[in-house]
Amino acid sequence: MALEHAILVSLAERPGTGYEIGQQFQRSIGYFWSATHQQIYRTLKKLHADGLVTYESIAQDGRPDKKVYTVSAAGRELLADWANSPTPVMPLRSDLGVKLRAAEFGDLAAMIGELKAHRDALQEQLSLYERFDADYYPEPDALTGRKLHQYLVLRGGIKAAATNIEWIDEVIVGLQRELDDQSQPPG
Amino acid sequence: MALEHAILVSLAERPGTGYEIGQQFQRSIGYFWSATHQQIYRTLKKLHADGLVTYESIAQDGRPDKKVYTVSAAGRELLADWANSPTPVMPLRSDLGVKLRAAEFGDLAAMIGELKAHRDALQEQLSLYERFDADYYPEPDALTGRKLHQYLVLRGGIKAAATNIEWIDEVIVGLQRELDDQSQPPG
DNA sequence: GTCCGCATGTAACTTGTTACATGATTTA
DNA sequence: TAAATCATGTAACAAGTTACATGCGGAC
Repeated sequence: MALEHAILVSLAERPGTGYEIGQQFQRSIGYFWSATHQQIYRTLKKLHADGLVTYESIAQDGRPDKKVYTVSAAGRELLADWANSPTPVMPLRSDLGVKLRAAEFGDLAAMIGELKAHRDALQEQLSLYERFDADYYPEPDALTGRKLHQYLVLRGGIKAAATNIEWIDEVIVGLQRELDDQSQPPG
Repeated sequence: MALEHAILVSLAERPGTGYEIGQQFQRSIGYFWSATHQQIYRTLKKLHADGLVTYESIAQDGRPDKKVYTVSAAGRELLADWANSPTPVMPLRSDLGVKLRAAEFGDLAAMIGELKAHRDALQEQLSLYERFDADYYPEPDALTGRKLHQYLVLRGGIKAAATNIEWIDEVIVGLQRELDDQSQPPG
């Protein structure tokens, strides 16, 4: 359900094309939700069929028309209702968690390499988020409204990435010890 | 892809029925992956069609037959290959993150209530995990193999839940301040 | 006598992924 | 001249959700 809502949020903040929404999913909203352009176009079509958005086709020279979408009154109402109604707690999902349980059937050294690659990718993400944090939100206590909410979402992204890195480091230490014990069993 | 692998991991650790796998998804593996029984039965059927598992039908009195599944040699090979090959880094997903961005279109007080409900649910989950941690893994440094991996997965669940709670608390503080400012604007 | 646990399944639907397709403009 | 950006889409498939269906045994 959340993709529909994520798109409505994005359009309610400012009208735009499917393409532009796709860009946003790479950044701000993307800290917490992602979608491919196919999903976005498909969902926009459905939102339009349901009367939750309207669009205006804009001709461009040398490019296909673009459709600038705007949230309708019904769309805003749905968004408000959703914001005020409870959402179920989402279960965790982690490929690495499953994979770790499969480690005994594979190769420990390979698993450690994989973990390091993930840690590096997460570290890069974290650095990016921290740069946003420093650049755009130097005085968090003064924030209100949309800016505050965006900041808090960013904080969530930072915390999630940092914790994930910590966990991966813990796993690497554990598996490394196991690997060392295997090559030099305690006598 | 990971559901297939999660089921293979579970069956490789010990053979069992679809029902039993469903139970496991409520606990250990469930810290990091979840599935409904329909998904499990469907996937088992597919794994069987692909020759990755075999099963033995066992008649029971007063109950439908149960099928005890076992991983085949091909299944073990696939599992090992998967364990040794890279997985892409998963993007985050959080309904609450999206919802927070919708807060400006709804009611702040309702949002805070919702956050508190999530915090309570997460706190309960965390307590459960911490009890498992204390009960089953009193001496983590002595663990090896499967037990170690299970412990590390549990640690991930604990860290993720704890961080999430921290984040929610931070969001509640922020939104509460905003709400207070609204009722008593600074003069 | 009603709910819970065991045990499996079909069907319909929604969501998410991957591949393919078009086509001009700008940048390297 | 090759790639990236803007801009939209179809089609096929895989994964996840929700509803419905069956039926016994034991606990409350």
